[in-house]
Amino acid sequence: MRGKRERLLREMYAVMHARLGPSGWWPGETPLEVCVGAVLTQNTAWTNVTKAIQRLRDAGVLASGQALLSLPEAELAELIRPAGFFRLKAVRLRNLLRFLDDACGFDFGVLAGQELDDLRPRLLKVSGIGPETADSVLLYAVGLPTFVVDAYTRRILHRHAMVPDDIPYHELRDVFMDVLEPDVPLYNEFHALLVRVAAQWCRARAPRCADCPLCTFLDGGVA
DNA sequence: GCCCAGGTGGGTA
DNA sequence: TACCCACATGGG
Repeated sequence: MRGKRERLLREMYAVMHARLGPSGWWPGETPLEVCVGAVLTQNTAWTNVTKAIQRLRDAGVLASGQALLSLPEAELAELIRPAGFFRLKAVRLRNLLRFLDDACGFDFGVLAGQELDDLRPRLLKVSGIGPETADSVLLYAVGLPTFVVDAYTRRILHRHAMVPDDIPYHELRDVFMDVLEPDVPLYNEFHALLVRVAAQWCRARAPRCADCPLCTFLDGGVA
């Protein structure tokens, strides 16, 4: 069973990679930007997040964690308004920034030297940082091998009857991590490919994934 | 106009 | 535990 699932996941990866090519994906210019994006994208379309990040960049506050943290909460909220839930996200982002300041003074290399199983629970204790945001920070900003699960991951696997729709986050994460070796570039690229497939074919309002490489491979055509 | 988007935490029974 | 709800903007 484990071997079967491992083979299927690796084949899905190969199919997506063959069709789409490498993503070279990194959702931010710097680790700090990755952290900002991870909070801002909570239940929000990425296009709105990019507007908010650009406003932060234009304001010069993305230059350093300290610069961002020194910004009053109300001003931060106003800058990130296009991302939606802006008052809430201002609080959550500042919670994350304070954690990073305390934990490493925004030196992400320090965090990279820590154990995933030690750092992840500490991150999850930060108010407003749930499992997806934590894993995004850990994989994409810190570079530790944790698999990022998001709505796209769930939708794609559910559409192909690989998991139930309401599978809990940690179980879906285990689907990948139980069979794939801890490998940051692999986890990075796998998630990036799933996002690209979801964005192009597996939209919520497009249940029929004609021409989707995964549907073609998994279901022999349209799902 | 209406529905949806890469979550999370708090409240109620 | 198991729901239900608030949080908000912008694009299709």
